[in-house]
Amino acid sequence: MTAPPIAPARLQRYWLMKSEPDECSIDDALAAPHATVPWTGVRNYQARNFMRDEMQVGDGVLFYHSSCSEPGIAGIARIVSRARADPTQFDTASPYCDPRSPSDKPRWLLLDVQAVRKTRLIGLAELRKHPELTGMQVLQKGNRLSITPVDAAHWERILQLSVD
DNA sequence: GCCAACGTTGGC
DNA sequence: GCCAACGTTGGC
Repeated sequence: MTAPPIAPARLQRYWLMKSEPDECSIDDALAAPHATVPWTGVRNYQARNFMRDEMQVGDGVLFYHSSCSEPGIAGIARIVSRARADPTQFDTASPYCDPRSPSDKPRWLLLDVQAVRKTRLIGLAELRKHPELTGMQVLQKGNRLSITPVDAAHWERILQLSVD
């Protein structure tokens, strides 16, 4: 008797997500209920499409601090929900309000991100010192995307670096 | 605060 | 669809 076919599990994927620590640092995320924060404020279609089409519960996240004195990877997190409408797009008091987003067809999405642990700060200069990481999107010139896919090899290497 | 790089907008 | 103007990002 052969075992019934089992749908192959989707490969876990990995992402780098930028957050301004003034708005939500890794410490803020760890201090939130269930260490989970709704990833509000993404207003770029490519990043939105990653959330909508590619990111799944269980995916790994490099929590990156941007636009701050020490930009770099600050923690590890995971995706804990599918994408849904970002309510801040309809909040006229929010800096993320988008009056052109139709309420019956929300333009902007978010998903929930659960902080797993803080790491030592792995800064940009350090990341660039490792030739095996030079392909990372966050290290490319002119990179601005707030969510970028991360290769499994890069993920593993950064986990190693984080405990050095 | 500077400025390079990039995304978006909107006239044509 | 082109592309100039403008706004934003984000490291430095």
